[in-house]
Amino acid sequence: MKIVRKTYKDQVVGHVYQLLLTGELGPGDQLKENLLASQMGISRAPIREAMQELIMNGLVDYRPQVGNFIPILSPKQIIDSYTTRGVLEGYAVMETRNQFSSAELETLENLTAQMEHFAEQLNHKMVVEIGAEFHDLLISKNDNVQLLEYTNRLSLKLHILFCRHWGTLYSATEIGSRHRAIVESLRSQDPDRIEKTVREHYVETGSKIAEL
Amino acid sequence: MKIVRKTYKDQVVGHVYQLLLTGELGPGDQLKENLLASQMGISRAPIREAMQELIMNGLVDYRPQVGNFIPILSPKQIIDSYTTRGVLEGYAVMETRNQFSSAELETLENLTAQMEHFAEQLNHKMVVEIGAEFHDLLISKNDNVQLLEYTNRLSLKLHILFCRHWGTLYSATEIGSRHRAIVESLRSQDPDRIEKTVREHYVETGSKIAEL
DNA sequence: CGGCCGCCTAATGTCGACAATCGACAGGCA
DNA sequence: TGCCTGTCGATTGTCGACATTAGGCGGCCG
Repeated sequence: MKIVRKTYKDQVVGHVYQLLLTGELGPGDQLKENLLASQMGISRAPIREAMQELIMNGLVDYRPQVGNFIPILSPKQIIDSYTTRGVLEGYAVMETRNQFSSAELETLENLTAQMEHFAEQLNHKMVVEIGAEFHDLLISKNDNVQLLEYTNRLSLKLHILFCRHWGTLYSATEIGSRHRAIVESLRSQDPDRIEKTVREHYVETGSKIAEL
Repeated sequence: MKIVRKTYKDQVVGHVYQLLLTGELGPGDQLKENLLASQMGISRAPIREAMQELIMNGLVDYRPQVGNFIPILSPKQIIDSYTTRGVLEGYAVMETRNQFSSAELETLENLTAQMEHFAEQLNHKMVVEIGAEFHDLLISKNDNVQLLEYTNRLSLKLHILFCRHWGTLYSATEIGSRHRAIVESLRSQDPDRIEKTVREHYVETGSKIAEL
């Protein structure tokens, strides 16, 4: 087991992230340092340092001398974030297109089937979980640390957006065809097609969320 | 005139950035909070918050309970950073390819000529400055806030890398042809060619710096 | 003589208090 | 009545001190 150092700051980041996922904190809400500090039983210093990280990840909106707020994202900002993720992941997958074994391609198809399965049961939590696994495997071949850094950070932001609307986005068959399209593009080994498919995958979701 | 609030944290970020640019701080050096605080005549709190921002921008390497250090980037990490910038900017330019007026294309060629000019005079500071102007104009048409956010952050990191080696990278004619290739691809209006050209532009520079 | 163990120092991590600033509200003036 | 202005409360920005920990140094033991 990997030992990870958990400084208060990291715990605060995790705590706020959970608040965002569960919906206890919604767009427009203010994060008051005193309140968070007393709730967690610590002082404001680690809170403020955690804020810096959340701000840089786009999870919190900072207004000098006023406070930290949960961002109210405009439709365009939502699409922008998804598009950027698509650009990054599309390149990452395209670059490593010939490193996927047929077993791994089958795993991807397996995960797709599982997503369809859970979607039919309206088990959205599992759909999201398997979906994350799918995309993790997709980019697992790439070792561009800078690109992965940005991709992972965007994941957090998009994950929150997605969870705010899960269940209302895609039907089971749509989920299936959307992900199968990616696997098929991978099988084709056509770099341009792969990159375009992954991009479109994200832009489409971004647009859907944006128009809600 | 735009009034900008300058909190201590922001000033610290700027200060450290300057130290990095001037080379007063080099790879491997430790940033001691006490030292910085006393040098700037402030307490450690704003210093630590500034560190968070620098860490997230990849300008500082954080080791828990040990300290903050200027990163020693491996050749691969350097290439990764440049590649990522190329992917982002390549997409940004490609997407806005039909929004450039012929006057603006001429401006780009003008800037290219100026770069050649200053490069011949070994005026590297101006080459970098005009180069920044060139790329600013290139991505100025794009309004994807998320993509611009990441692009700008990477700029800081790459700028430092570039300034550590200026003068040893390209000859005047190379600078000219490298940038002219971008303008020509823009003129062609071929999306794939534009994106590929900009990508290659960055990957090439990354590789050059990496092998020094 | 070499390796292991415990102390010590110097750095980071955290705290509670004070200062500065913004936004809201109430009061006064035209 | 409507707008401007001064005050007030709440929240962020900053500070100096204390707690904690990593890594180096010296001594002890085999």
